[in-house]
Amino acid sequence: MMDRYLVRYFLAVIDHGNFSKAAAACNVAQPTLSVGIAKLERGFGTPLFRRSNRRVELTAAGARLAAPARAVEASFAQAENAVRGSAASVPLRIGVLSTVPAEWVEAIARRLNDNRPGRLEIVEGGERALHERLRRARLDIALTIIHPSVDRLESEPLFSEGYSLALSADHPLARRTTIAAEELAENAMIVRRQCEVLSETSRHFTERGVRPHFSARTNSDLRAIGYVRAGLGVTVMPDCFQADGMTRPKLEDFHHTRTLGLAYRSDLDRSQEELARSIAILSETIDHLIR
Amino acid sequence: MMDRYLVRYFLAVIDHGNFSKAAAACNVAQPTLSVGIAKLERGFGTPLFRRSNRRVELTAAGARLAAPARAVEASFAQAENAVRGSAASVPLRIGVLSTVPAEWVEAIARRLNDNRPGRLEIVEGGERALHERLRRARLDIALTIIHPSVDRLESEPLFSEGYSLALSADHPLARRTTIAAEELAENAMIVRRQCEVLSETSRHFTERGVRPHFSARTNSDLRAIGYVRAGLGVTVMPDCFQADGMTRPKLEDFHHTRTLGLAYRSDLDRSQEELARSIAILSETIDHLIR
DNA sequence: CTATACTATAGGGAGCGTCTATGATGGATC
DNA sequence: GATCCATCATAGACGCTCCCTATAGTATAG
Repeated sequence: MMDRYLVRYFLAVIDHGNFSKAAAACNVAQPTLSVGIAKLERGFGTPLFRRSNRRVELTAAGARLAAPARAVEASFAQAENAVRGSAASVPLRIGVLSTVPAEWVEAIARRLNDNRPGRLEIVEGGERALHERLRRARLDIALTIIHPSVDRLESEPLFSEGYSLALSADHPLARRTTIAAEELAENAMIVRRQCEVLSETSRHFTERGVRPHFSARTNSDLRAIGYVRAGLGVTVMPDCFQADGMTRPKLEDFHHTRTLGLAYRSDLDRSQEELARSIAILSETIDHLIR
Repeated sequence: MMDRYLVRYFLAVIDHGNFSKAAAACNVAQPTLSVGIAKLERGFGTPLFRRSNRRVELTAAGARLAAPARAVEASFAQAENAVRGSAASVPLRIGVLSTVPAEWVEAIARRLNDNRPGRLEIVEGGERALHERLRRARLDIALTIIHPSVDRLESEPLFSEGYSLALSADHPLARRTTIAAEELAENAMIVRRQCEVLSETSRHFTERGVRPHFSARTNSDLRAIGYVRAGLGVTVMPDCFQADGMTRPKLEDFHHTRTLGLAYRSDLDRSQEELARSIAILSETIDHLIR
């Protein structure tokens, strides 16, 4: 019946010159695309490509189909744009957990801007604030901590990580992989006030008889990192924070973890499809960042 | 993803003004179409139709989609025509069994001509001749007798029928539903030379001691019917022949049947899709004729 | 208030699009 | 000329989703 996906396969083969690359471009396996083209050819009763082992070239019938096939794809694109029309002015609102590295947020913003039409709004906030905004439909997607409890939101976990110490690179214990709380008794500490495990951290130290004094309290991870590198003190942060001049040894017996992922409403008035694409972009970006 | 079938559903709703008729036009059940439109609306994140119980009307977004959607369908049609281009000059060759009523052939020819682009060739012939032509790829489809044996051809049975007598409406036995061979001893008979069960018929009579004389021999069913109505004699024909001035009582204990259907090659160089459409048209036409 | 016409929802079944694994083919290389 | 590499085709299994029937919900008409 010459369905849309077949048109895409066909155009991909033309554009990439062979089946394998075309398949990759369509996000399908090579045999899938092979079958797809065969189906088109069966449908039309005539070959569309002349296959040689070196390259694939259009037959006469294929050449006649090429331009109209592009017209098909173009008309689809036009139709999809037409209906968005008004909706395009509604910005996509992304919430990002405050305790996500600034570079990550930057990368996310760049990728979304480049690969998606329409305006973008980024909101930072703590876990609870983001959750609340989502619940009230003030956000479309949030990159935040995902809990097993399903609290009425869709969610897609992306990765889990622990928390570890942040030490200046010239700290005496900087090269150690694991450090016990007791060894840090003499160190000043920097308080990241927005930290999700702040109370757990403080309990961890007090339970081991360590009562450090606090050299700084800040809401900004960037500043906290600055303080650490300046030798002002040590702190505990999610593993994903990395910077030159700073090492990240484990804090012994501190096993808290967080799972970051995307949370979103499924009952949105916004386009499901746009949402899905944005989610895909986000998740791909993060995948790329954590490796 | 806004697939092609969804575009068709959408346009059908616009054209028919309600979901139920649109579904019928698309050959799907109403819930199917309902879900399809819902899927489009979910995909776009906005309603396309305003439903009232009396009619459905386009929303603003739906109205924006309407024209581009038609463009999509048009571009598909154009693409499909483009690739046929050369193939369109090859006529579709239909074989029709000689013992199929002339009105049927006429109806078939008309339907195919109206609903299908390209030239048409109709060949009449006996069962064996048609089969031979099919085998040699001199025919695309044949409306003929289908046997359970699968002799390398695809086939689609359409209906089975028996054979019965054909009597002039003013024949003394015309109102009877069943007549025994013996009762026809004094009648003249018309020989339809092309009849598939000619030898079985003649044996049926001779075995019962009836040796009628033959008032006419013809290859034309139309003429045979004319002779019957003129009172020249009686004959045996497939049940499907019906005409004013002629009745069709059963011949007692004559239980032969034939199954008419479509036979075709599956390994054709011709377009599978065109073939499938032609077969669908044919089978629909016959369905309509036999009721 | 019943009857009618229409759309939405639920749940099961089947077709087909997709996958992985494997085969087949032909050009390049030593 | 044997081997390797790149390419497309085929086979069989899996799983998604399109489609169905049955049913509910809702508004208009008589």
